Amino acid sequence: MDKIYIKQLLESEGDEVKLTEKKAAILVAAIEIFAEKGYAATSTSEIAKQAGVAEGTIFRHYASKKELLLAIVKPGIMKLAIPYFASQVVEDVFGQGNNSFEDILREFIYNRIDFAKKNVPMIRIILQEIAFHTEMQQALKSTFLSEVYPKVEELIVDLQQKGHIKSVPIDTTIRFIITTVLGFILHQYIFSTNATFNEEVEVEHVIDLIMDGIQKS
Amino acid sequence: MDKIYIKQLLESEGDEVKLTEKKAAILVAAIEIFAEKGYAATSTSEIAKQAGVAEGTIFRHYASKKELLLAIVKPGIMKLAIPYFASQVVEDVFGQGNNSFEDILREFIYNRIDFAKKNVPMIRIILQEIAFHTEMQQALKSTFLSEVYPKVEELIVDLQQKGHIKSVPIDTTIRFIITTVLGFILHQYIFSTNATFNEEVEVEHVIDLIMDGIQKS
Amino acid sequence: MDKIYIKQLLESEGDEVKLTEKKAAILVAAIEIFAEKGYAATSTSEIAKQAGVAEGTIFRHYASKKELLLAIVKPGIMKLAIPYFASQVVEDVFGQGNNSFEDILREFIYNRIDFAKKNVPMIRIILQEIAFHTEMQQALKSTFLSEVYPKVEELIVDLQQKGHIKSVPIDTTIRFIITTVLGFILHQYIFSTNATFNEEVEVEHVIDLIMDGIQKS
Amino acid sequence: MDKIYIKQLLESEGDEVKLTEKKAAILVAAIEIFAEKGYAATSTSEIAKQAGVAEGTIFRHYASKKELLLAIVKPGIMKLAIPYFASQVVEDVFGQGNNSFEDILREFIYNRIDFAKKNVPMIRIILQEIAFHTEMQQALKSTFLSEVYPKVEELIVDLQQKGHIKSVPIDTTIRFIITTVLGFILHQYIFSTNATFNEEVEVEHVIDLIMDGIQKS
DNA sequence: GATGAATGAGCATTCATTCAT
DNA sequence: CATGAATGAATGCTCATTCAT
Repeated sequence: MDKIYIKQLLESEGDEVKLTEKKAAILVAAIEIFAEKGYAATSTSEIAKQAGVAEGTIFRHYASKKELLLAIVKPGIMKLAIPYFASQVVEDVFGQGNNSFEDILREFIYNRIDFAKKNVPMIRIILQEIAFHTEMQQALKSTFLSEVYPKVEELIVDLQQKGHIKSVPIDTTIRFIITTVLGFILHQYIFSTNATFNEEVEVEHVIDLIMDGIQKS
Repeated sequence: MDKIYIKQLLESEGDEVKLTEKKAAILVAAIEIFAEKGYAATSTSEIAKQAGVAEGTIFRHYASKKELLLAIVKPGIMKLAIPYFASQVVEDVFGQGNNSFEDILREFIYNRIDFAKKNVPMIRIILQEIAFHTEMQQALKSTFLSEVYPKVEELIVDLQQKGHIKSVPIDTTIRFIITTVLGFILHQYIFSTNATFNEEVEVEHVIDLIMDGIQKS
Repeated sequence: MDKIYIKQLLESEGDEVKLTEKKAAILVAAIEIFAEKGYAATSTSEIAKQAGVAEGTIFRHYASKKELLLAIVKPGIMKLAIPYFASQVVEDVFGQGNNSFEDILREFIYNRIDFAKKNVPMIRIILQEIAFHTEMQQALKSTFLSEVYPKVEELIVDLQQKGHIKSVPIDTTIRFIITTVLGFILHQYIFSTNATFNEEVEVEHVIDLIMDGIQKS
Repeated sequence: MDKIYIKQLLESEGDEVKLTEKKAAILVAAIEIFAEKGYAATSTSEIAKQAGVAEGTIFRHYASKKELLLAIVKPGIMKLAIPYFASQVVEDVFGQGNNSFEDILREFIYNRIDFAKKNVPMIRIILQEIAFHTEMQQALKSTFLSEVYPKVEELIVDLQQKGHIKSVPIDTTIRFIITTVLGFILHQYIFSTNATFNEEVEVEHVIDLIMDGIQKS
């Protein structure tokens, strides 16, 4: 099961990938252990053992332990920062009132829930390691600033001009939406273990809280 | 400056502390380096050098590297989870309408901002390490559940019964408030470096978004 | 250019050689890198890369890294120990007074200078590795003792009997001549890099010092 | 026995040394194995085992394997390049004819023989490693050029002006003397293993060859 | 209490060599 | 013939921890 998503990750690198069996095994093992113990506390021998390969094999495929981390994390950062639909759907909805913004928000939330469910360990790794690796920070920042922010900004400015939402500064609005959605998803899908909850109902609550928060009263 | 807060931290351990000079130096050094490089990537020799003590001295005061981490982080977790006012102020406000809830919220936010400003490195350490250390998770969870949650729950139930705020599930409401405040604080005080911003205005925006989000329309 | 001398080397192995292109490339690369970094500090992967072949290919042609060294060094040792002319010219000169010994010496020196100029890296390898490899030491020793020493001994004994040179022990005389010539050549052609010097004049000085040293006064 | 000379070496560092027992053991072991197998082919674990210490202990005393090599070799280079008497005796002999030059030469040879006998392994290491380590080359070069060359040059110029020795270029004369002495010593004391020979007689032959080589006929 | 030398297990990485293709 | 993925032992070095002083 994991292998499927691994392959997806790699496919996104060049859109057509032949994953060596061993390379995939290393990647799968590394993702699992990095997520569980953290990058610095994981030894390459542990990864090798779990992947069922010799330790030297890791370094045939990845020049260093750090490069292995980046191979996992870089495509993940892009997929994390760029909601799949962001580049496609948003344009369609312009000019259709705040009702359709709620629909965008709903689609966004479900899209991110879907992504989170499929990439729990990788998201954990990103959250845990991004503080220590400048490359990761820059990748996230630049991806977000070039791919995501401009479109969301455009949308929000449009909604504000039409008087549908409050004239709170754009960054504040965006941060409000993102932290609310992120808080929900991280809490519900990444960190919690138990959680028998009604997903649909909870999502509607989140949407409601956000929409009422930003709407003009 | 750092030293002052270090001493505060330790004082909170037993409310009367004699900090050996060396012990304090170790603590200060450890906090700084743990925050910067992460627990696993920090060596005790590095801490010793920065603290200006011999490596053996660390182990005279703390049985292991991990215990040093916990000595830093445990009092921090309590101070993080229990807003200073939680145990004191909340009671006063009961029965006074949603207007005063806004005041509680405001006080809560400023209190946490103040705490964040004074404890940036320690908060960083907690955020980065809590994923890997069960003790920390349990400490946070039990502190929150015993000290914070019941009081906040009581307050929110009260507000809901009076019809001031939506009948969204309590946990959802709490998570909404916390993630919004936390998102603001982490973004503004813990992670960002630049940030010339008008604190007062931004706080009012956050309050506004939250209040409108949870209020009955 | 290097390749030419490589081929010469190999030809001397069996006097008729078909050098595979790849085999020659490996040899050329190995000579260069061994000379520069030393045998032990050179990796087969480095040789393979520089030779433009796969790492496995090296081991198809040479059973081990050490055998590759010996393949380079053994023919070199013979060519180093046996001055080309030694087997041919010496006889011609017997019985003709010390004047002609000076000519033999001159020819010997120019012959070795020529050899040195063409085989700088290989000579370096021999000098650096002979201390560690018994096979090399024995090859040098037995080649010298069987091919060179007897003829030189014969010549010197003859000169001594004729009263042309001092009755210093033969080994001492030989060592004196060899170290003086070797010292000149190593210093001038193998180790030094700059060296704008008048070769002809310097050679005559060396000859002069040797001749006066050994001649009866 | 070895330990004595080790201590001498270190004493020369600061003229008063407290050699830790372990540090000396590491040094002794490293000298022996480096001399036997070469620096690159010697592992730190081997040194540790032979020295009877833990491998980590090596790195407590020497930051790296290379620094251990240099700790051995640097004082050795100075002692090798600067004959003890060079700085003291030479002046005394000026102006006393070529007879006394023979005495200087004799003293020089015995002094170097003495040094060679006591430092066989270290001299081996220097000879074997100097080709690969720029630091060593520079140390030898600068020591020789600043401490030895000027004095010898002065002496030879003086002898030439008095008409005692040939007007061969100074560098050629120096190289001739050094290679002859070095060839003798390396052959007799550093490389050969057997060698029952009459030292005194052999030395006089060497002196004779050199003196006759350089003297005006 | 404080030191810092000593430890030895463990680390990331390299290496010569093998072998299926 | 040639390849290059795979190996696993070995390497130089670091680490948390101990302990005699």
